[in-house]
Order: sequence, then structure tokens, then C-alpha cells
Amino acid sequence: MAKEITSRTEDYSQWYLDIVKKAGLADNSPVRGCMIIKPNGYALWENMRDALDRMFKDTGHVNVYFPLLIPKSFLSKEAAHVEGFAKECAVVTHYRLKNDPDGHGVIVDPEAKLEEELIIRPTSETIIWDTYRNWINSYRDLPLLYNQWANVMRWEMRTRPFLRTAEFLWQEGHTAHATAEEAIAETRQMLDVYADFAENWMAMPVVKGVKTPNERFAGAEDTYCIEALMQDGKALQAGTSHFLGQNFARAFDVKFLNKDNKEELVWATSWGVSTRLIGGLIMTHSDDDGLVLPPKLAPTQVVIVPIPKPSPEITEAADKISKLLRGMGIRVKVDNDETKRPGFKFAEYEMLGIPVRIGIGARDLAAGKVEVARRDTKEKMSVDTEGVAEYIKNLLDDIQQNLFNRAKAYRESMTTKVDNFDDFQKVLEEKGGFILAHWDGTGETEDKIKELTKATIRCIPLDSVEEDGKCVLTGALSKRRVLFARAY
RNA sequence: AGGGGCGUAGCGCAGUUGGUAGCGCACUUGGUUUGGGACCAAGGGGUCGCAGGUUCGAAUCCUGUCGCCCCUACCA
Repeated sequence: MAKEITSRTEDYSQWYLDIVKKAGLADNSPVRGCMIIKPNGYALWENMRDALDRMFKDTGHVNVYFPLLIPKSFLSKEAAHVEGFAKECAVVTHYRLKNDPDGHGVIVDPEAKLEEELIIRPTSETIIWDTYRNWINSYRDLPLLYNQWANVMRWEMRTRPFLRTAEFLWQEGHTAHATAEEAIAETRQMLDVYADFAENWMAMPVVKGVKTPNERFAGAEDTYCIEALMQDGKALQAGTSHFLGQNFARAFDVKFLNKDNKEELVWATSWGVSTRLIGGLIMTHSDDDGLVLPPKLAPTQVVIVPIPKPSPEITEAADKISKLLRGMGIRVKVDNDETKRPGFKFAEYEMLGIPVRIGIGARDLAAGKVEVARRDTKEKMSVDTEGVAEYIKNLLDDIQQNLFNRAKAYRESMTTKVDNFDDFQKVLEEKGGFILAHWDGTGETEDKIKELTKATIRCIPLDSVEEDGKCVLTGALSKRRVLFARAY
């Protein structure tokens, strides 16, 4: 039946790879760990990018672009930052090739060695703060609310398309503020933007929280995150927003004169989401028949398939409906390809995750109806041609909402409160998902739990209530539950 | 880093005792089809990872080498 998609129960990670491939999202690249994003995958990313970009602009941000290459020396200026990223940096050491004198091909010209080696950005804090030093003199220059859309490179050991790749596309916001309060407010605001995007565009419910010191971004004072739960019970960090304190200002000597004519260090934030979100989108909604896309992000929202093949009457009816839908701002495709049979098309469009399919055949036309199939539930309805556009518009909203509700119900059913370590291990092994448990607040306990169970603290949820309890491992007193899970 | 495995058409694979390259999918052309992944026929496509060696003859045997995958470990 299905075009060789491994089922989720059989092998979840193979299922994931099959979806990526069969839905035309990405291909492997000749370079290990990199991926080639194909039209379907890129169109999805463009829709995500456009929605996020509008949200950034609406909150006062503007876009900039900083270079791919960063002088190696920059990275070492902030101690925690270099510690976190040094192990996965690609380094440019030469600037020229030459013909191999001993045979075919080219070799690196040893005489073209760079005096200062360059790193390919794993993130841009260093080059940006080196630049902000020159851009910021006075409190009147603040805040600086800049974002950039870029690619970055982190030399990862184990990679998977979208979820963890050596090169990935993302946006990184880098803002500068006169006060800590303002920077913290910015950090929280962008976290809210990410949560809003995840839930209302991707239909992917998320938990907002703070990372523990162990899981904090290299160089941050506080890292906030949104955490989502995938269908296999593993957690995915879907976005992060960092309060950087004055760490980068200190490292790069970025000071401003305040109203009292006194020099102060600037306060910073950075925040980012990446093509990893596409991985999250796949693993939140898709099924054994292929991709399932939320209507708001789907590159094509409605496909019209003539059955059994286009005839003048059917083509006319299809065009009429597609025009009406387009007039309502809906993205429609009419498939008049006569070389493929309807059954093939049905399966194909399900694979591609198109939210709504309209089938029009002679039988439907005679009855004044069309067949409408929704991808999320696979239901088929016979709908009056009269008013079908309005029906589809509502249906798309309904699908968007249903996907969110379904994912949220799943997450709730997979979030377990646990009060002792036996239960903790048992739930993790037998059920998976999020575990809410007490923790004594130490990095040692966190490490020990990770060592024993492979689960990490995903975050301390922002909405957690104060509650007396005992650490699930050590029994020490704890004031609130934190969120554990095995994670991607 | 330790252990195991694999390199043959775009993809997935077969190839026995060494005898000169094959299957399925995909692709091209023509025809019949078309309400849930059509069928028939005819085609195109190869430096058998690479380099040596043994041999009259190597995808096959030997040596070396390169690349990739899996498990364990490591990392986020």
C-alpha cells in the first residue's frame, strides 16, 4: 500500500527518514551531516520564516547580515562561549588550491596558509558584539533590536536531517539594552513569540521554561526554551531565548554613557529557531501514510484532483473552485496531469501532507457535489459545490485547530507526575514522555539522573507552582517540579 | 576509540566452481487504461569504490587503500 514508508511502530527513526525522503523535503549531501533542502522542504521553511519574520518586525526588530567567517581569536574572548563551541567548529586555514603535481585533482596550496585562521560561525555572538562596540556609544543608541537569517555550522558527531545537521538555517536575534530588566523582558518576549508561533502556526504545543545551569547556552546568564513532545515520547528543544547579562559586553568591551554621563556595560539577549522546527513539525503530526502539515504553513493547502481524468466539464468546475479559493487567499493546486491515475495522486498528496484534497468526477458533478478529503483524519465528505469555498476555508481552520488539540491531548496523556525514583525509571522505560518530578537543584543530581536513565531536565516550566516535595533521586527538599524527558 | 558489516545502473539488490553484467523499482516510447498507488510491449542506462598482484581470462582469488553504515563509547 504505502510507498515504502516504514511504520512508526516498527522503527520510528526509519519512519522519520522515510518521510523526509518520500515527501521530498531533503536529500543527503555528498558531505556527511549536511543536507540538500528540496523544493517541498524549502517552501515549508519559507512559510515558517515569513511568519516569524513578520512577528519579529511587529515587535520592533530589523534584519541585518553578518559574515559567515569569524576570526578565530574572537571565539576565545568569552570563556564559557569558547568552552561550549570550540569542539565543533569548522576552521578555514587556507585560501587557495593548486594542481596536484603528482597526479590528478587539486591539493591545498601550502603556501596559501592564512595568518589568522577563520572559523565558520557556529553562532554569531562574537562577531556581532565585536561590531556593536562601534555602534553603541550612548543610551540613546539603545536598544539595538537586530535579527539575522543565516546558515551556521556545528560539526556534529551524529546527524539527522533537520533535527541535527552540521549546517543549518536559522535566525538569530541579537539585542542590546541599557538595563538588565529591559534585556530580560526582551528575552521573555521573544520566548512568547516562539511559543505563539509553535502553537498557532505549527500547531505544536510547547512548554515554556528555563534551562538548568547544566543545559544553559554557552555564555548566557539564563536560557529560556520551548520544549515540545514528539510522537515517540521524546522531547525536542524547539527554540531558545537567552539573557546574556553583560558577558559579551564585558568580553568585547561594549559600553555606553548613561544619562548621568557614566560608562556602563550593555545588557544583551540572543534568541534563535532553526530548520530543526521542520523536524519537530514532522514528528508532531505526521503518520504512516506520510507528512501531515498544518494548513497555515502548508505550501499547498488544497489540491483538486479530477476523477477519473480531466474532461472539459470537470476542468471547468475545478478552475471555478480554485479561483474562488484563491480569491480567499487559499493556496490551491489543480492537478490536470493525465499521465497519473487518481489513486496514485491520492496517495502522493497524502504523502506530501496537503491538508485538503478535493476530488471532482462525473458522478459528483451530476449530483452538484465534490468529494472533500481531509488529511488529518482521512475523512471523506461529499459537499455541495454551492458554497464549497466557504466550507473549505472553515475546514482549513478546523484542521489547524484539530492538529493542535490532538497534539496537546497526546502531550497531556504523556506527561506524568512521579514522586520516587523507581516510578521515574519505570515511566521512562514503559511510557516515555514528559515526567514532572522534584529535583534538589544540584548539577550533580542532574548528571547522575542522566547517567542512570538518559533523561535530562528539559526545563523548569515557567508555569510551575511552588510545592513542597523531595528530590526524586536524593530525597532532598525541593520547592517545585521540573520537567524531565529523554530528548533529541 | 573498540567490535561488526557493506561498496555492482538513479535507488534497492543478485551474481554459484574465475569465463566477459543481471533482477525489481525508477526512467523513455507506443498502446490499452483511469472513483485509492494500472497493465502490455519495446527501449536507454555500468570505469563492478580505487590501486596493485595472481591468471589465457577477475565483480569473483590475494595485498593494499579509500569511503560509508550499524552497535558500544563520546557529544548537544
